[in-house]
Amino acid sequence: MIPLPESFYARDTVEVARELLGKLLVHGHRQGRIVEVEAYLGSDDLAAHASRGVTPRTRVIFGPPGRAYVYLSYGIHECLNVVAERNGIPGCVLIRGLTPVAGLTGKLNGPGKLTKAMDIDRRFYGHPLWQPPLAIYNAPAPSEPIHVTPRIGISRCADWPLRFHL
DNA sequence: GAAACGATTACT
DNA sequence: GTAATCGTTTCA
Repeated sequence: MIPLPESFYARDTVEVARELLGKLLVHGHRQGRIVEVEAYLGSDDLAAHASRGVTPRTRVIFGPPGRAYVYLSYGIHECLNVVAERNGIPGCVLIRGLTPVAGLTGKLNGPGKLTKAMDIDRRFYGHPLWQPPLAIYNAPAPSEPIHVTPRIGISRCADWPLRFHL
């Protein structure tokens, strides 16, 4: 099993989001299968943090792909994103749901729960995702059909079909 | 320097 | 339906 290379992420954000479904998210001995993601684009996507330009928080979204973008939501929850598109182009994929593979228990539905169960926090801001202890590994394409629905929990551009799950 | 807001979750 | 809670962003 090999980690996904930087080139995997250097593509269209929506394409990366679809391809991430079924892949393996690993932190130490904890492993989970990615079953739910959302795509966030750049300047045209008013729901994306990157839409208002580069800030200290969002600068990694504009940087090289395959990096982790971890941010604090509502002052309470950490959320894990993966940067897509090549260097200089904004775009990221929010990991919303996992199914346990090893070292995890119960359902991991919701980005806040997910990061808490995986023990992921802002230490990993900008971390390359092909490098242990936090990495995403390749896996066979999912046999389940991919469902496409509007994104959840946002107010602007809430009807864009950028949420993908199995 | 001060004020408002949010890619959420859990509880009433 | 709404409170909890705080870093980031926006405005003066």
